[in-house]
Amino acid sequence: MSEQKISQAVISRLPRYLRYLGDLKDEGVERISSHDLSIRMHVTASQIRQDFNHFGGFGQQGYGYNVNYLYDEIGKILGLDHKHTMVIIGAGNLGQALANYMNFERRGFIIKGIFDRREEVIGKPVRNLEIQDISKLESFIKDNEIEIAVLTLPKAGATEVSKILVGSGITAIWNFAHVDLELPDDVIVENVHLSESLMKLSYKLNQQKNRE
Amino acid sequence: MSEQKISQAVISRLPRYLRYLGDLKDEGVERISSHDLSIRMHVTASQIRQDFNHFGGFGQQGYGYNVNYLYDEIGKILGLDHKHTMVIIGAGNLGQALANYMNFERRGFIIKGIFDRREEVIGKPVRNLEIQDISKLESFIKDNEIEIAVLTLPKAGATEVSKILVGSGITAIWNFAHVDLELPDDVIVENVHLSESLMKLSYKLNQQKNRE
DNA sequence: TAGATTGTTAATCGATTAACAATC
DNA sequence: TAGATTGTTAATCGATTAACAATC
Repeated sequence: MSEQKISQAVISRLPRYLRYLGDLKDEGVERISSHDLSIRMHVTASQIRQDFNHFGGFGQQGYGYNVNYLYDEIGKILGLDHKHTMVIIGAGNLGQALANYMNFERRGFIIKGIFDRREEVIGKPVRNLEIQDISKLESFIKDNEIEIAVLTLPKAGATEVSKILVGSGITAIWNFAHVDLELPDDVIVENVHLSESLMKLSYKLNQQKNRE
Repeated sequence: MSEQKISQAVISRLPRYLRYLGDLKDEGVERISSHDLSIRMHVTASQIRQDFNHFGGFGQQGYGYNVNYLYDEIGKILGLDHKHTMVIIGAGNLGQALANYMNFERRGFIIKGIFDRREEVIGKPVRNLEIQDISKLESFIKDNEIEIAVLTLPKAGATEVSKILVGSGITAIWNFAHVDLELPDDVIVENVHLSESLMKLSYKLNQQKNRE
């Protein structure tokens, strides 16, 4: 379906399209033109059509796009038509917050285990799971065919654990630790650096102050 | 200092530069050339020099960049030389996780209050604070000169609260709710859409599967 | 002074926008 | 058929990379 390399910029926009299409579905809207969608989303209609055409035409001339169909197709592109297995590594506040976040489950991201190295939290219940000792991580990943590891632990720990993960054949890492992991090319990484996001906010704050 | 409009792409890279410079400081490195930094960071030396030159030259021909000086300057650009006051709105798992995250405090982002609408959590302690009733939010922001509101509550609540925030003269919103807030131009927003990040991960996962 | 490396201009590349023919 | 709107090509814009003169 997707032959040529699709740019990061396009991919980054897909989840947002999906969200707006979900809203349209909820409103009972059956069809939408790129023009009307562009007004809602504050982007150009041209960009919308270009983006969708990277994956083959989803629309119909003179009609526009069928909301349900387009929603499903974008979902498929994003791999949301499959279930994905995850483990959370680092059962601190953030790890537990993610474990308890229901919406991931609803999208097919199933949390199969939660791990920590700190003895005092091992055995503690989190949602329907029990925090496990990190020493069991490697075999757990293999036995349960875990695809995604979520790293919610401090910098140093993250680097260390990432080596174990690679050894146990993990496919992807969702990294919340404030470090760039050095991994083999076939391991997928997606970083969420919260402090970088906050610094961007701070930059804009500073800009505004200087303007005054 | 920064006259012309600086592109979003450049700004997004600044926190990462800061991080690497911090690491260099910790290693006791005094000076670094754009070339050596480019190798560490896996970017081009050209880009590094271009980026820094948006803010005026920080380097010296034949020498490179002084690590400490550059670190401080980028910190200033990002507004990290000032303290910033924050409130967290939504005392769920994520809100509490952020409240407990010490590193923000260390960077000068001070959490002054945490709010929720749910009666059963009001009064509960979080770190050194007590969860307050959201009805007190507006006066609290005004009385304590709060700059940043962190939104860690569900979609619907976020939209509603954002109106209160605008009314109370908030400067910036760090939005974790999965919705695009419609705000006046002078209110700064920085979004963290975790589910979009996870979908990007999922996309890459899907790509790899299709390749096999 | 010679060598190194920046600051900056010019060239290239890629992404966005505009335009319009194709077609429902 | 006429009108609407896509799919797609072409034009523009902006960001990245390369090159090199300036200078420490």
